[in-house]
Amino acid sequence: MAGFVEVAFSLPLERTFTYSCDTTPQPGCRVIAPFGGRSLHGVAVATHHDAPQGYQVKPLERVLDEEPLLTPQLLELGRWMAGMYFASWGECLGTMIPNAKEERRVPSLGGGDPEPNPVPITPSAAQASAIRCITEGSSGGTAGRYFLYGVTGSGKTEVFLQSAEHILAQGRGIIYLVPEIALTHQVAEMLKSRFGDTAAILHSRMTPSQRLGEWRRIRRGEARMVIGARSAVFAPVQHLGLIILDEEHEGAYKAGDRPRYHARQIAMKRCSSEQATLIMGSATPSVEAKHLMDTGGLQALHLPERISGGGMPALEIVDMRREKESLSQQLRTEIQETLQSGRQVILFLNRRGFSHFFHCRSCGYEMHCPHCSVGLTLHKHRGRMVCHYCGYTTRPIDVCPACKSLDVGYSGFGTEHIEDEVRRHFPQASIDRLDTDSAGRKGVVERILGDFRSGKTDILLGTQMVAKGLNFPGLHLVGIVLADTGLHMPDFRAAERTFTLITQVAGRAGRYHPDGRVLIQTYQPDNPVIRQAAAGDVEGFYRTEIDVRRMTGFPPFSRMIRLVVRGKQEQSVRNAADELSARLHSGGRFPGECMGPSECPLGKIAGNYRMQILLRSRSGGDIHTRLSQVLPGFKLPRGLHLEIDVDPIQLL
DNA sequence: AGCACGCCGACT
DNA sequence: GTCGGCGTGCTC
Repeated sequence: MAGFVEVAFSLPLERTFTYSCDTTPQPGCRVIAPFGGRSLHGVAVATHHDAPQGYQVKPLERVLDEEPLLTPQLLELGRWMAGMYFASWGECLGTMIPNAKEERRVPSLGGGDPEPNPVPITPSAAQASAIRCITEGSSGGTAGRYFLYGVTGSGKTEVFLQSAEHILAQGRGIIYLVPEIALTHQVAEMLKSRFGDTAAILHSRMTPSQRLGEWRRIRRGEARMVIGARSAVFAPVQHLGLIILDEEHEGAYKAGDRPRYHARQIAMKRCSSEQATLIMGSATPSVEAKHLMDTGGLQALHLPERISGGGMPALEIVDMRREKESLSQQLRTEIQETLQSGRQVILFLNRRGFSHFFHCRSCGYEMHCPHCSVGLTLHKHRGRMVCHYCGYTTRPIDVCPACKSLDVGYSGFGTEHIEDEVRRHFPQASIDRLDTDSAGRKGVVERILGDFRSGKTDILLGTQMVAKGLNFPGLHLVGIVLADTGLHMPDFRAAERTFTLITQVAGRAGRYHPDGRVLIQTYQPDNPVIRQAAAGDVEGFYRTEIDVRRMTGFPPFSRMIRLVVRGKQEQSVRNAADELSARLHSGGRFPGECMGPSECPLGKIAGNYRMQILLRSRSGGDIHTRLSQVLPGFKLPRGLHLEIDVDPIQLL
């Protein structure tokens, strides 16, 4: 039993380290080992009978699992991921595992049982054909990749459920991914009422020990269904048969810190190596997914109409160029009418705070965060100017610090400003606001959404958070306060995001009421993206956007890698970025394009200067290879950091 | 990534 | 004379 074990640590080190042990843990177990004078958590990745040569091994401190937490397939997935995203094996394994010290029971989902609904709804013709396609495809040896492409309310969920049922009947497991933590519980309730079986839940707001508890249940086969956010794609499901990726277009599937993996890419890899079926779904697929459908890499399953009857709500563009307030005359009138008919309003705005920029009308001075290159936002309720990137706050000012003029003001408007304006116009209405400011403590989001669903709230206003996959029976009117917001972002996905946002928000209205209304306020009423979104011309949008991407050579017609050098000292950041660029160019002509180094669109965040290099090529393989040749010999001076983002979704 | 060891400036 | 800056090197 005594022997040697190879351990991978969650450190940016390519190597593994070998330890001696009395009882050799199986690969996939977590261990604690002495490492350079401290003791670290790591993962056993291999075992050996003989002592390694050339150095003195140390004994393992502790083995944390009796049974391996990670399956051999997950260990292998971690290795693939390391190569794919330029991280170490150990870092990737560390990202998968919930790092808990002790196990605790997960609090059971509170409340009374949802009404049991074991009887499958009789599917529509389109649903039936989609289900047939998926289940027939997955009964043979070849598991497919499908995209359920249909508007909100077209019945994607029922197709997911019946496909899941088919997989469960084969004795295989399921992972159901959702972009938002808030959605996990909804889906869990639904699965429970349908299958009786309890699903495991995984997301980042659970404590590590709760997550570990769920991992163990999954690993032991006690839970065969897993519902979770991004990282649940790593759940140690036995005999994985199906991964469902709902709301495929959501940016939340991309991890923000290293390794910067994309759950969709991991899901594709996992499904192909474990012979599982992949079903993605959205009313607004990412341009990449749409292109894959068009070119046959992904089987599109169309769900064209709404189950409950009723078309999409009427979308109308409101030209803001002649309006004096941030709520147009038309929007105010329609809010009034909606309230009088006893129905509800959502006002959607993509910006927190009271107003955007402070600026001086005499000299044009703008107030910026001293640590970041972004304007400060006034949060009136807190009485502070706030930086949305680093959280820096300062006292609002009434005199221009540059020219001492008193003619200063705040332009642009945020959720707080809208809230004030709404309260002024509709003093009798009950109004709630939902954004990351008001949703500080946990449970607040659920309370606010619950109040709206039950009709306690008349008008709900907020940011992205109100637009996500939530269905409200009493909702009649949706106002998009300013649709142009993302359009000027220095990012090739700006049009896609704007389109998706409008279409998704629109889908919320009139889900239960065919006469639902959506007003799109904009300063660019003739912008083609906004017009296509307003017209519900989804196919038209993809056609033009895919053409644009083809002409400009952006994804899906290329792959990109974004490199960011970050540090406190501007000059050393610049030097390091130049050095990296020089090394990328050495060793033969650069394959594809190497753009920069240039200052990032947000050149400074939290006191860190940021320079970026963008790599781009048709296939992606060549730039990936070149980068992996250059990186081992490239050492950054202390205090500098290199972020590597493979297939970036944001270029800020 | 940490945390050692190691060699040059302003302080009890 | 020491405390402490952060450069380079290693961790089984």
